[in-house]
Amino acid sequence: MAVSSPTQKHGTTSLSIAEALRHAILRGDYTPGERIIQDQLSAKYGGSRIPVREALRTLEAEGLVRLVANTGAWVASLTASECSEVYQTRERIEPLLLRFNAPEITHDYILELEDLAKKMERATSVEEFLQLDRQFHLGMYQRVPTYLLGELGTRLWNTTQPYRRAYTMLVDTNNLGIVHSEHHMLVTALRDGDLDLAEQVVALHIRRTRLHLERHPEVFTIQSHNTN
Amino acid sequence: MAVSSPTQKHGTTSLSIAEALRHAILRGDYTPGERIIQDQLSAKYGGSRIPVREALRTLEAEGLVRLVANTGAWVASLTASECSEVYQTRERIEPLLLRFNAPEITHDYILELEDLAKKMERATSVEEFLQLDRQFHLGMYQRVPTYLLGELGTRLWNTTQPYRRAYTMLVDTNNLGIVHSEHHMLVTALRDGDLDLAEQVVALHIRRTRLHLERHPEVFTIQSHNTN
DNA sequence: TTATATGCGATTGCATACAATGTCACGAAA
DNA sequence: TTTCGTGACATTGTATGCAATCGCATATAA
Repeated sequence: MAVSSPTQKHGTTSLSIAEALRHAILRGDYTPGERIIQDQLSAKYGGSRIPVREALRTLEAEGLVRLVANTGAWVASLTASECSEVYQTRERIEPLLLRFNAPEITHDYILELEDLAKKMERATSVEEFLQLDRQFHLGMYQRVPTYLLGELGTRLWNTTQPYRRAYTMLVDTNNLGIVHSEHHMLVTALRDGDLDLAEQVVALHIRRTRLHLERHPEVFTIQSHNTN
Repeated sequence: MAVSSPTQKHGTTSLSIAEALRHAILRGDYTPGERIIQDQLSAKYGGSRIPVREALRTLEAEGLVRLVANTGAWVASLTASECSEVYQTRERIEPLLLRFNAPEITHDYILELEDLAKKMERATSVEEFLQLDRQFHLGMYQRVPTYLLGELGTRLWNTTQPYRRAYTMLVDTNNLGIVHSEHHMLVTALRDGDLDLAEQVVALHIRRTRLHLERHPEVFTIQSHNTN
């Protein structure tokens, strides 16, 4: 409902709803497993239920929402082993993504990466750390337009976002020494033009995080009551 | 439109449209780049345009359809370099997928694989070969349920289907000697329980096909007139 | 108490109708 | 002839309304 603002153009409603809901989920406004009611989204983001439904389909495809026919929609939630699978997929995909982008990771951009790595060390809040971490990694993967790899990388990153947040809160921003070391190792490898090493560092970075996560199953119980 | 058959149940229209259209595209009923009109799908598969639109969203997410707001939908088409990217992604993903499924690739199933490999050698038509090839590879990846890897593998396989078809017709079913050798090598590695070797054979199999495809850019010009 | 039916409210699925946008043919001007 | 408007038509986008389905509370029986 909510008489859509008159400047709203035809063909953008479902897109803007998808964008808003995606952002809200990644921001943590919804908890994994939370039920989504179409009418409520209509009311909150504007438009009728038709564009809401299309937005939900889009987000389902991105792995952020789960749809069940005749029943409803839920914010996606991962079990520990599902999350592990996503991380193992990242271990294989992100090195390739790095290789695709390597030609455009210029000296100037490496300086930006170094800057981000330093800012992360000084980050005072979990949210700030998460945002910088995302910018550091995903930014590196978007130097060059790709057909599906970039999108895939973003998807893998997005679906694990709630657990990365929970995990980061768990270990506390002070105990992220290894993470920072790995970031700097990656920057160094890139500066040296050693792509093979850079690929390995990325893979190890992901692998180590996965192994840590696997030791903290409590991260995956934060979900709301009715996960179904 | 098309007074839906009374046995049709609520909540299945968009699903069945998606299924039918996906099948039609993979079957080659549509050529890459062909325009899709919502009304025509309504008429052909039943239902109004609403479930058709939802089906199109689903197929877009699977990479089989391209949607442009306010403009329309087209059957996805790949450029040579986009196809190469998909194959490079497969090189990284399918070995992992094989590893996930390994525990359920039993001796009995290995016999099935061997049987499929032999049938492929005797295949008399391109369509028969394609179907067996798909069964051989994708079947192997669906022994175990996964969260996203299986779906991803299927997607990568589906989006390249038209070009695999064109390429197979190009080289002719007689000159597929190397392909058959690689299939048998894979079966042997699996029988020996040598997973590392099996992973390598899969990767090489995909890599070699990619290099062949890259030498035949004419395969990517089969698309319909208005690719835009 | 526990298990099983039953009905109502909440919610989703879809057809219809209309609004907005894009496309293309046609014609006028350069 | 070519270029640039201009209009009508084809097609897509979304709101509304109703039908189908589900889930839960209540009632009933064991």
